[in-house]
Amino acid sequence: MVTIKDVAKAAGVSTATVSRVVHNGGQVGDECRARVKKVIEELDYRPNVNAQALVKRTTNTIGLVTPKLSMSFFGTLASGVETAARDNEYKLLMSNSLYETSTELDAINSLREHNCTAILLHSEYSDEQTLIKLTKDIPGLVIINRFIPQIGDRCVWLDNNSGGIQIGEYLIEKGHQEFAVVTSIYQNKDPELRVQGLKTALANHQLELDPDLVAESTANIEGGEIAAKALLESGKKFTAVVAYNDLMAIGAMNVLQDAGVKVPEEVSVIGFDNLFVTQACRPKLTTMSYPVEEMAAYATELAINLSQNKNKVKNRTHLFMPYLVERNSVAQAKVVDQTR
Amino acid sequence: MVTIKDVAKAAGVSTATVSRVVHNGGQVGDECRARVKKVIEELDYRPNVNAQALVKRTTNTIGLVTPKLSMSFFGTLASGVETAARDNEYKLLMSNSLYETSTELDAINSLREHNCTAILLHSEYSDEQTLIKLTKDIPGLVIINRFIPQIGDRCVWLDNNSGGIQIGEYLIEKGHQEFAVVTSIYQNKDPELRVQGLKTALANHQLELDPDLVAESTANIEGGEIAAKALLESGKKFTAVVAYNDLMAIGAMNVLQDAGVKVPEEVSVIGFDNLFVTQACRPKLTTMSYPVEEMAAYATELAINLSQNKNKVKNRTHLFMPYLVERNSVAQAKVVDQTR
DNA sequence: CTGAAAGCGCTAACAG
DNA sequence: CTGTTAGCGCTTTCAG
Repeated sequence: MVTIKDVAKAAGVSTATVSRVVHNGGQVGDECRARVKKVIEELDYRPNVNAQALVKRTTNTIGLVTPKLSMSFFGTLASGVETAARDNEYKLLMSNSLYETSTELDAINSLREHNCTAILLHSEYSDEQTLIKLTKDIPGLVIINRFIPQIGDRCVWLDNNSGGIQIGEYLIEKGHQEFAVVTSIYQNKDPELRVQGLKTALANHQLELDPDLVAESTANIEGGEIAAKALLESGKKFTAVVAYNDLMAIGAMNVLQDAGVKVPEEVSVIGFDNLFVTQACRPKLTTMSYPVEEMAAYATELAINLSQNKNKVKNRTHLFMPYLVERNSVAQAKVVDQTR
Repeated sequence: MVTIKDVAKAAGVSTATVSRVVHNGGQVGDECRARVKKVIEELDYRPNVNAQALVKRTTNTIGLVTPKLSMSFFGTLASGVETAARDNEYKLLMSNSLYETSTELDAINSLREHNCTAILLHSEYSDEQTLIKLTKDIPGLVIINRFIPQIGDRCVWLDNNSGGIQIGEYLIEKGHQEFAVVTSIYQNKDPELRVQGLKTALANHQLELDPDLVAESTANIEGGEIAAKALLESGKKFTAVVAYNDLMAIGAMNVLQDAGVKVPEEVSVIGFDNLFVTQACRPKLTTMSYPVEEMAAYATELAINLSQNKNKVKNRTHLFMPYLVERNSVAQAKVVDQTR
């Protein structure tokens, strides 16, 4: 391994000078700088990051703590972070938290041991107080996909309520009046926010959500199937089902189609997240897009700036909007008797 | 930040002693060790990893270089690596290579600057010579999902040929005799190996693959659609389509179903990889499972052992087998007139 | 069994 | 404009 000393010796200068030219910094004579640069090239010298970290007490490394990398959503998130990190000459250090508070905290500690000062955390289970305390301790910590008012300037999140409203408006515009909902319970607050948004949109059009047509289950394909079965068993009529997320929507479509109801001709289905699977199911799923990559990139730069103490604006929030992606699972509602 | 000195002072010992108890190493008096441990607890002392790396010239960090984390396959791979890494008290450092040789090499260099000595590389485009040279330079480098004979002991890979054979045998057993193939060109050697395996199986049963029923395109859903269209246009009859991977299989199913042919009743479709999407499409896809997580975990430990110079066995290869996962896209072939 | 001391590779005053 | 020097936090001989 070639060190700064080797370069210094070969170039006939001191290590300080080498350090200066490496960082394009300070005052170095042109002739001298050129010479050193040449030697660096020749020797293929690369500064030892650990040594730098030791003296600077920080690294060009961003840590990401996420429940499970193998889930499409988090993979995409991580990918966005990595890209933004690379653009800023940062590396990405990853930890799965497996949905556990303790693992989450361990991961963060471990990141800190690595002098990693910019950290992105997707936390669903840790309580707010824990997170608030954490942000106080770690200036470069950014919470992703969750909003905690007291530390609003450290949260990068999505307007789930708006997503719900957009879905409602869109479906109403398509002529739907009888809605069913397939939602989740055990998660964070996202499900209820989305349903709330939907209700708001309905209310704006003098429509209501029938409580019997709200089915809850787990936030995956099976959950969607279970919930949709409950919907069918209720015997009530509906022309559109709004799912908490894409996976539940797909489960719902399965059950509907297995029961012989045509999607979208008879019943429309709409998802949320715009995961890759929405392009693999039949029909392709109309959904609200969760701009994960964009949010990831934004959060990355925010965390980097915060960790370097150079973020300009203070006290501002970082809220992103979901947007509609039309595919084939929503159709115009059958015209119902409008003459009463 | 509490350092080893703080602990030493508080415990009334030297830093050397603290270091010894931290590593459970060497000879330290029981009483003394207990005292130091207590102080470590109280002060919540955590060794600075960068300082350790500096003196040890290595880190408990495994680097993973992968084309694109947002793709399901690589997310799962990364997740497997992270889990195995954590079990070994290693951290995971990630880089997307974006399918480019130069980015790939940059990533590896960057990893080395971080004193990261255990590295996992999924490389599709770099040529063999480059990789061979790399493995010579980096003892802890393991190539994943590719086999290069000269460095066979450094490759963790899948028997694609066997996968093809298994598919062939399975389909033949199901009564299929007329096969179509939807495969890819631009990738690595995997596609041709899988097709070769299929051909072998067919040959074992005095069957042949009609070259007109082999369609090539890109290895994604659209590619599968394009290729399947070509198949349909050939006008030739087939009862099973074997796809290079799950995505192409899904594309093929789309086209088939849009053309009014029932899957699997009229035509069976089989994929490869067992990605999550296989559970989201209709019908759910029968496929060969690529045991990525298992391979990732294995490769991780291999890389760690190699980097620590403590892998026991030499000159052995690390070959994994795919296995069949039955779902709903393959059916018994319609009985054809066997009486000639 | 424990401490002193050197040094890993680099940066950042401080001199000159 | 450039060199000297003192560490960053930790490990590891080498003495004792």
